[in-house]
Amino acid sequence: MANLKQVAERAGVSSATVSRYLNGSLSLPEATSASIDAAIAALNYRPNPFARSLSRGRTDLIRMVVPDIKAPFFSALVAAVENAAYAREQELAISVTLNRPGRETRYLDSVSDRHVDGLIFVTNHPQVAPLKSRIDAARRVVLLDEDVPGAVAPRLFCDNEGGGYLAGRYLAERGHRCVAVIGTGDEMHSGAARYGGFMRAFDELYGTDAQVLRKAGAYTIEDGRRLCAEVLDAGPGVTAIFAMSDELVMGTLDELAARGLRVPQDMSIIGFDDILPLDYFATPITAIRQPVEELGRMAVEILLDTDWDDPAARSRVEILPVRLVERSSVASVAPPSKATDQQEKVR
Amino acid sequence: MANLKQVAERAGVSSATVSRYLNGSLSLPEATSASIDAAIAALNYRPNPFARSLSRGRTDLIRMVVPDIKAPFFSALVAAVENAAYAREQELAISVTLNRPGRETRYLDSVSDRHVDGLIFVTNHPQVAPLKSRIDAARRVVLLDEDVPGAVAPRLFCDNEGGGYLAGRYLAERGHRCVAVIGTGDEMHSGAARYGGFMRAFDELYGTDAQVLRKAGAYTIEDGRRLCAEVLDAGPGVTAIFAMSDELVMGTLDELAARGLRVPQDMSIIGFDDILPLDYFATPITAIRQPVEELGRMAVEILLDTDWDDPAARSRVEILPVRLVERSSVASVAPPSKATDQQEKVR
DNA sequence: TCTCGTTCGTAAATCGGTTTACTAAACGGA
DNA sequence: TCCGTTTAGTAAACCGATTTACGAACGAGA
Repeated sequence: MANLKQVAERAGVSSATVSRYLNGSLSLPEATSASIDAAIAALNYRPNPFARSLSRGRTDLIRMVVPDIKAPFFSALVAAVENAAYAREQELAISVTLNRPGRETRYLDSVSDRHVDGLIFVTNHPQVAPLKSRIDAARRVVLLDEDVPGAVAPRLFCDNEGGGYLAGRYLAERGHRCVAVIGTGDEMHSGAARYGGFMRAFDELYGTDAQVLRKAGAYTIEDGRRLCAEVLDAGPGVTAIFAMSDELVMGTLDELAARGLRVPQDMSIIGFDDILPLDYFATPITAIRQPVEELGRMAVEILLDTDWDDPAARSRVEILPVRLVERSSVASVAPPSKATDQQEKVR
Repeated sequence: MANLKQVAERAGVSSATVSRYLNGSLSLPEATSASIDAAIAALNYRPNPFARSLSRGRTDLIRMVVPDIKAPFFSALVAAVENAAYAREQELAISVTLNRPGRETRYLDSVSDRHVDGLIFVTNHPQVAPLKSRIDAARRVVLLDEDVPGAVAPRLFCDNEGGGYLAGRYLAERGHRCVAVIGTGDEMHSGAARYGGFMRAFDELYGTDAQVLRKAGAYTIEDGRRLCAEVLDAGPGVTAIFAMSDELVMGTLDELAARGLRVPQDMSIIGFDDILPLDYFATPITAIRQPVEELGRMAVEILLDTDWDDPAARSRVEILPVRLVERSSVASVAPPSKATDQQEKVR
């Protein structure tokens, strides 16, 4: 493989000339540039990216850190980021943490290393102390999808609160008054916001005249089963479940099926994420759709275009809208005798 | 950020000493090594990976090229490769081609660039001429999941032929004699092998006394719909469809649903890949399961452990077994009047 | 003819490591 | 005491670019 010097020799100029010509910091007469081009073509020259990174101090490599890549939401997010990174001519390194704290900090340090120009950081477990300070130290970190409280970094989320609200409103409007919410607890930004939005909707429609059972766990299929079981075991009143992720929806479906309960006749379900082909499920599942493509694109934009010396820019928070995709997993329940109460309240 | 020289100064030795100590090519007395360790800790030194790559001529970076990352099979494959790469302390760059030939060659060239140490190359479209020569030129390329005919590179596939055979056998044993196979045509290694295996099973059981309709397209949902429609439009006899990928299964389900046909009462289905949660589908889908985890692990192993100067090693072909996961999308059909024929044949 | 300003281009330092070849000092044995 | 062998370490070249600061040649205007 040819290097700059060989190209320069063949073209009869110095390597500095070739370098500057290639980088546009020098304009050359036709004859010279032609001979350089010819030499490059003849030797099939391509610059060594490591030498280039070394001298420029930039790598054109960004890293995306995700808890898992098989999970549909994350794989969609990775795809979106890859796409955006490609468009910006950035190399993308993917790193999976499986939520092991050691891996997260290790990857955060790779920014301080100058190993990568920046990080798109996605986590989905409650934060422990060291993370915040590592993020602060790394600079050039964009927090995507989930928050790390206290860290100084731009953030990009979907409208979790609004999504929760849409879900709550949708259930409440269809007469569900005794419902369950399964997802993460308040230790997670997303869980807190989705629950908060959900409750806002219920409060609006029913005030205190409703029952919302909340069960908290992780965004996994297993916890979907477990939390759904807890809900069912808690008593017979619940008519609908808001499951905060695709995985939780799957787990919930498992548990319902195991007990012979039908969706939506025996139990209504509304989900969140909507990456899986919920259309194809036994009962197509109504869910809040995350704007994955936009999240990915915007994360890359923020990473590359933020002025990292500007404190305001570094604490920017961006919220992207979600929408409800209606399918057929939510039934309307006959309004209970107290329905008039509700109407009075609305007035 | 500190560099080697600063560490060396603080430790009172030369930078060569520190470098060699760190790389184990020099053993030092306790006192010296302690002072180096102290300097490293004090300055929070971490080697610059680009300088290191530049001088060593290795990058410890491998690239995985996939057509798409959202598709369930590929995202599972990427996850498996990431996992294996992490275990081998290799950085992983993910590149998505969307089957654009320009991107594929570009990434292949990144091996010749010394940009990455090697490539795990996954494609899923019929090959055009330039690819083979680029692969040959790149060396250090592992072909995963799909073949590029003629290229000199180690290959790693699942047992497509065996999987096709399992599917064919399963349908045939349940009395299906008039079936359809939808997938890629013979221009793709996987499509040819799966179809071949399928036909082998049918030939074994039925000889010429069966009808297999083959429709070819890409591994996409849309083509699943289209090919299924073609099958249905071709006439009423078909009782089962072998769909060669998760996407084709989805498309098939779409088309069947659109026509009000039930699975498996009106049409049996058997799939391939089995990455999607087929358990959760309206009718849980029986499918051939690909050994994704093993494929990923082994691809990394081959990439890193192959002796690239050994022609035999470079033309190695590895086939991993598949298995059939039985669910409930295949019905048994009442043996037609000619069932005796079959028995005669078997004898 | 003598500046002055372009145009065209180069030498050399630098980025931060690795590695080869070599040496100074200490040590051990005769 | 002298020589050979370890031990402990270093100087310097090198990987392949970028970039700063500078200079030669040339044409134009006075």
